[in-house]
Order: sequence, then structure tokens, then C-alpha cells
Amino acid sequence: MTPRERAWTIPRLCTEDARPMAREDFFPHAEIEPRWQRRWQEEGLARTGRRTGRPKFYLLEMFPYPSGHMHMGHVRNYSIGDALARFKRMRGFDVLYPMGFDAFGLPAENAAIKAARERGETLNPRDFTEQSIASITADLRRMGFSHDWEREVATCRPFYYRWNQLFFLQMLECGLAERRSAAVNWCPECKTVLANEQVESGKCWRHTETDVEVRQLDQWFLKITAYAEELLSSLDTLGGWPEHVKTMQRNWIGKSQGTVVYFPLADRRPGEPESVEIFTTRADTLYGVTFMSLAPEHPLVEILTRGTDREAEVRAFVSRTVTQDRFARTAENREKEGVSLGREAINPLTGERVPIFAANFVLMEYGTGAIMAVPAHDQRDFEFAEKYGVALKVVIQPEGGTLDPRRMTGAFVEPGVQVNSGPFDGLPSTEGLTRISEFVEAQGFGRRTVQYKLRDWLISRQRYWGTPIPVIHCPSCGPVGVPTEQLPVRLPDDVDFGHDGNPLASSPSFTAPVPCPKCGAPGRRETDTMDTFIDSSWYFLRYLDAANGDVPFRRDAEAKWMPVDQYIGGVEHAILHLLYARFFTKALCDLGHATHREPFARLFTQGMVCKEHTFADGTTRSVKMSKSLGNTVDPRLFVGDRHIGGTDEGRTGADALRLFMLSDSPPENQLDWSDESMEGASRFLNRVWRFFLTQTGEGRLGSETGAPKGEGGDFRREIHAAIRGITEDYERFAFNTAIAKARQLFRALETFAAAPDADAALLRQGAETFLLLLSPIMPHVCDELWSRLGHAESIFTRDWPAHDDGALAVSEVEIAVQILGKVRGRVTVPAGSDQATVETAAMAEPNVARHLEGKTVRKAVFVKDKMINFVAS
RNA sequence: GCCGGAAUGGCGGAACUGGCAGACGCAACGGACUCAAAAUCCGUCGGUCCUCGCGGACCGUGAGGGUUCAAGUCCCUCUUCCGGCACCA
Repeated sequence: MTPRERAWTIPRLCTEDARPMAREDFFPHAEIEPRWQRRWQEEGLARTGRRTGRPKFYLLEMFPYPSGHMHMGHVRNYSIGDALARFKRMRGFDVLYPMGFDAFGLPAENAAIKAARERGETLNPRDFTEQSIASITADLRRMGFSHDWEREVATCRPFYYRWNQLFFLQMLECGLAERRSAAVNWCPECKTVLANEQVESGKCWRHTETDVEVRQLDQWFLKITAYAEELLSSLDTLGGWPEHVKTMQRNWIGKSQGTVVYFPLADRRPGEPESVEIFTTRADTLYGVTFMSLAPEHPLVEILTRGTDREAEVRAFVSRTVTQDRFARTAENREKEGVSLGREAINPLTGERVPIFAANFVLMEYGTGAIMAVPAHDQRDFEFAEKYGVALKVVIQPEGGTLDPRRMTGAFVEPGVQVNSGPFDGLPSTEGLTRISEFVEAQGFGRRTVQYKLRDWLISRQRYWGTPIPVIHCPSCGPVGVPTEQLPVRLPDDVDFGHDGNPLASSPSFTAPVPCPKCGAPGRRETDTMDTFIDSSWYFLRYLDAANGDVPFRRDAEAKWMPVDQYIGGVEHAILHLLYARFFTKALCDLGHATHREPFARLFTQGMVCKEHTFADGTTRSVKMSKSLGNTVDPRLFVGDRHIGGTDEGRTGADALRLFMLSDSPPENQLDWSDESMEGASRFLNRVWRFFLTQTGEGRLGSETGAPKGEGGDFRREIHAAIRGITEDYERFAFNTAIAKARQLFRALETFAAAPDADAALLRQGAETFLLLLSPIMPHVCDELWSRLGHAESIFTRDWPAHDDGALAVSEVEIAVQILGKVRGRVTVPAGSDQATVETAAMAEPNVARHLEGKTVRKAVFVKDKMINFVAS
């Protein structure tokens, strides 16, 4: 046991000592905290709509994935949310603060596979998941979080996922969902395909060591690209989102304006298209095209070389390149490679013939899969041209300089002046861009267009633990949607997790022939399941009407509660989840389910919980707590395990842990775990506890309810300054400074109480205000002390205190006196004194006078009640 | 490479629209209590220097420049770190 750990256990061990620390010197959390949790539940504190006629506030936290039990990341996330929920309730809002579980996903399934392979046991992911849900629920309740559990959802239950299936079928009907063959990302570790968003630099988002492979497969897609423009443009309406998250989404959507240009094919043979279409954002460089490049997968590559003497070489290049996985092919600094097709196209603007290549760096998925190459003004083309000996043609000159194509060591990509560009010579290239695009369009050589990097959302997963895609494959009708009255298509139990491949395909009952809904012929069920990001794309809507068995959610509930007023979660979801949820919300509007097109009005991204870790190379850094690094701290160390049938009381209880979670760092920063700081939080809580016990014991904090006698002076002002400051701090998520101000108020309270002639009524007012202000953060101890002050009702039935501007007024202020910007003294003057008064007082200050000696004051800058600055020389 | 964000004591951080840098906490140090320790309480706490002391001077918010009576805060240049994207034509 470390000295630190011993310190925490002292209150329980020292009761037999010669001078025992009285038991009530420490907050008896194990007894008091659960008692208040029960009482809040009985009173329905968390229930939405408890008091009618109040404005709504929908507060949402990203729901947890139930793996094992609650971890520090959850504690931090929900400590932030719960403080805000309680604050908003006291501020007069009808708060909707729900909780649920993102319960489908790989960890549960992998646990089942592991059990089957290693121990030959059958462990259904459902049991694993439901156990985790029970455990986390108990942990969250033990923390005293005021979630409305009557609205709980768990996405793995048919009662939830049937609606995923309904939405899918409706999307299928209107063409928003479709099955198509595509080159898709396959993670060999997950043994399933992944969406583009789940691939990070060629690696799986779950397995940062695993290269993603490319496979050509028939898969289900949702057409998120149909919403690309709206997803981008309506970001501008999200004033309550952090700018960096919006930027990430903008980059991901990747809009670029450009031009598609048709380059007629030279020496066209029968059966060949008339032209090669390319996409460019640099129409200003059109006169500088010296060759063209096609993606190796481009259909024209094969067509243009068929039967020519280049056929064999080109085919060899293509198969070599295409079988390389895409991410190796497009990796950083990848050598540019290509092969000439032996064919030419004609630049429609110049009539020049340019050779056509196939090149490894051209991507089939973007634009038209073909580019015009301008080596003088594009670095990639430059490198390629250098390697294959293609000429450069300069069409943009830097302002006041001249480029020599033979001497260039890299492409010139900056704006400049058009040269060698026919009628456009002499124009600034920025203007040339527009003018040439217009010209191209007017002449019928091409059309202006917009491209997005965003791709359609691949939702097929070859895994068991997800929503079954409700489709029947019929030999004659193809894929047919399951009729909605047959929903849900349930996950079967007769599954073998011990073998390779999709466990769902091993189920005899699920794979048994089913009649085609269209023609009745025997068909087979789709065994792919949905990406679990589908589940989290609309759960916030299900919370609104979670018990409804007839519709996913009632429209009036959606109209009343949406959008979410405040969403809180990790920034790691800035692209994936938040983009999908925005898309889904818009799609559900267009399917007639909802009316609000943006789900989250305000977004707060909280930082990770980190802890020191010493790496193999001997360096020590603070990094995210993770099981694999072994730098986790289990919250049960502090709240014990009695709530799940154990015997450990825990060291400090929930309030101290919650206080620490919000104390030191601003919530958007990473939080470094520190045993010492945690102890500091616990120390403060106990000090508060002792203070109130002593004061109520001595009767000074008895039941005086009369108005304070007299002004109250400084202490009264401190009370009201705390109310104002802390209220503002809560509103802007600055819990750390709110706590700092609460500590200051507490010290003032101690000082005031120590004065022999302290006004008991004012003392009581200060004490009550202090409890009210901290109650959202430390709800248990505050409610307990509140009741010990003689209140029968919970502190959470009280309104948030309001500050009195009159009480903030001061009679005297201290003014900083500067000479040439340096503070040379301070003077105390009546508040609101004018410049002349302050000047006189300032000049009388010895140190000021000394510095002004022999100098002439040329000017004095005066800020009322703050400072005066003499400009003297 | 591109796009964001950040840099303040030994540490986490505070400082609302430019107006007294270092709130609050942690650590450290000194003291009280104790046989002793823990706990608890009180005090000190950016650096350098002058002064017996009271007090005072100079330096100080990543580096360099600028604007201003006044800059952690605004502008320019640079460095480092974090996050995102990355052959997207």
C-alpha cells in the first residue's frame, strides 16, 4: 500500500487510536451518497416534463459502448453533462437528459469468438453486452448522474434495431440505399469491409497496425453524397459548434469547383468513345497540357490499347498496379509510374495532339478518373514528365519573372500572368481561370462542375453483431426488401462463433431458404449486417419516444424536443459519427419522419483522460488511459463496489471524483490524472463537510431565516460576486474556474464565520448560496448539508440564485498608478472618482511622486475605477 | 505539403471586448498540534538584485520585430508541439 492509499483509508482505520479522528470529520459517502440517489429517484428529479410550462433543454451525451464497466472517460464525460443538466434544471428549464447504450459492435462479437475458439464455450454477444449494460448502469447510478432512465435505449435490442431496418427499406425504396459492386476497404483483422471514414491513412480505425486491403465486392451503400452540398453549406448555420470540428467536416466533404473538359480522341477507331473526359480545377493551365493520364482502372485504358502493340505492356502495368493495394500505391512520396498507351488526344483549345498515359497516381474514384497533365504547373505531373521525358509548356509566368522550362526544378503552382494562352495572354491567372472556364463551356468543349471527396457510405459488414440488413436475395428478382410488416428481421441464436467467416452465415435458421416477397421463389436472406454507425445516427431521436412500439418516434415529440440543445462528446467523433448523424437526420426529414434538418445545435467536445506512461524507449508522457498500456485508473477505487454486490466502500465517493474531474483542467483540454489532485479534491470536500457540521453543531448556522441585519459589507459582496461569476462560468463550460470561485467563497465563509460578531442570518445566506452554487458538481454532499440546514425539500427543487447588482457595488476602489505604463503605486479612492480626484491622490503617493520628479506630465490616460497612466518625460 | 489549434511559475491552469500577469489547485518549503507520524490548521512560494527592515529596482507570458499611453491579449516573421487531411487533379 502506498502512503497515498493509506491516507485515504485512515478515516476508517484510526477509530481505535488514542486520539481518534472523529468519524464525522470525513464525509461518509458510502452511506450518504446512495441514500440521496434513492431519494432523487423516488422524487423523479431526472424525469422530463416534471414541471410543465418551462422551456425545453435537450442535453445529450454520446452514449457509451458497453464493454465491461464504466471507465474514467465516461466519468468525465458524464460529470460535465450532469453538472450542466442540474444547473439547467435549477435555471428553470425542462431538461431532457437521457442515457442509453451503443450496444452493437465488434468487441462483444470478438469476445464470443475468443470464447468459442479458446475454451470451446458458447458465449452469445447478447449476454456479454447485457451484462455490461447492467454493470455500467449500476456504475452510472452510483455516480449520481441524473439521467432519465425511463428513456433508455440499447441499440442491440430488436425493439430498437427494427427501426434501422425500416429506415433502410424506406431508403431502398427512394433510391437512397443501393447495392453495387465497388472497390471496397477490407480489414483483415475485423474480417469485414469498412467505410472510407473508417480508414485512416490506409489503416483500419480500430487496428492502427493493420493495412486495409482493397476488394471488389457487391455491397450496400447509402447515398450520403446526395447530401454533400447541404452537409457542407449548413455547417455555416451551426454557430454553437467548435470551428475546428466544422473545418474537419468541410475538409472531409472536400468540395472543389472545376471544369470537366472533353479531349477528342485522335485516330479514333470504331467502337471507341469520341473523347476523354477529364476534371480540372486549373482551367487556367489548359494551354499548358502536354499529356494526359488515366487511372489504371479506367475502362478506356483497355479499350484504347486493345489489339495494339502496346496492349501487353499496358496490361502488365495495370495488373501490377491494381493488385497493389490502394494505400501502398498512394502512400506518401510514392514513386510516380505510368505507361504510354500509344494513343493521343487533341487539346480542344489548341488543336495540339498530346499522348495518353496510364498512371498509378490517378484515382478512379475522384473526378472522372482521368486528368490533363500540365507538368509546368502541377508538381505530380512535373515529376511524371521528368521521368518519362515529356515536354513542359509554361503558360503562367510569375509576376515580374520568366520561367525557363529547361531550368525548372519543380512545377510553378502559384498564381501569375497567362502566357502562351492564345487570347488569354496577359491576364492574371486567377482571372484566366474564370475566363477560360467560361470559354470552354461556351464552345461546348466541356462544362463547369463541382466535385466532392465525400464518397457514399458503405454500410455492409460481414459480421454477426449488428442489425441484419432486411433483404432477401431471389434468383430471379435479385435483392428484394423484406416487407415492413415482417420486421424485425431478428438475429438468430444458432450461430457458430468457432469458425472463419461471417458467423451469421453459419446459422442454419437464418440461412434457410425464404420465399421471395415478390415472386415466392425460394430466396436466401442477406447475411451482411449494418455498420454500427447507423445505430448512433438517430438514437437521439429514439430517446424522445423510446417506449413506442408503433413508430420510431412520434412527430410531435420530434417537433417539440429537437434539435439537441447541447451535445457533449469526444472530438474523435468529429467526422464519423457527427457526419453520419447529420446525414441521417436530413434523410429522415426527407422520408417524412422529422422536421429539424440539423440534429445538434451546440456541440462541446471534451478532452481525453490521460495518465503518465513510461514507454519502452524510456520516455514518459501523459497519454490516453488505455487497457493496453495499463495506465488506467478504475473509478470503482473511489466509489467502491457495494452497488454491484461487493463490500468495498471506495475511498472518496462520487462527489470527490466528480469534483476532481471538473477542477483542474478546462473540460475541452486533456485531463491528466493525478493522485495528488484527486486527493486535493477529496480534501476540499471534507473541509466543507467539517465546516458545516461544526457550524450547525454550534448553532451558528441554525434555523435563522430572518433577513440579514445591515449591509453585510464585503461578505455580502463576495456572495453576489460568486453568484455572478459562477453562473457565467457554468454557461461557458468553465467548470474549473467556477470551482476556483467557489473555493474563494468558501474561504470567505470560513473567515466570516470565525468573526465573533458575524451576522448569523448573513452567514446562513452565504452558506446556502455556496451549497446551491456547487450542487451541480457535488450533488450528494450539497443536498445532505442542505437538509441539515433544516430544509425538507431537496436542494434541486430550488431555483438558481440570482445576483444583486446593488450588492456588487463597492464604496472604494484601488487604482493602479502607472508612469509610462509601469505600475509605480496604488491609491484607494471612492468608487466612481473622476480623473482630477485620482490624479491628485496619485501624485500624493510617495513612490509616484519620486518617479515624476523632474518630469513633465504631458498626458494622463484614465480608466475609471481601474488605473491611471501618466505619460511623462 | 495543406488546414486547424496551442505555447503563461516546478506542474495543471487563471486573466470577459488591450488596462495591476500568475486567480484556484497540486507539488515544495517553514511553522503549530503530536512521544512520534498521519490527518488537520497557519504561513511562504516567477527570477535577479538593493535594503537590518518597511519597501524598492530590473527582468519575465515560445523567439524576433512592430502598433499603442498601455500587449499574454492586436499585426508581421520564425520555432516547437498537438489534432485533422494528404498524389483529390
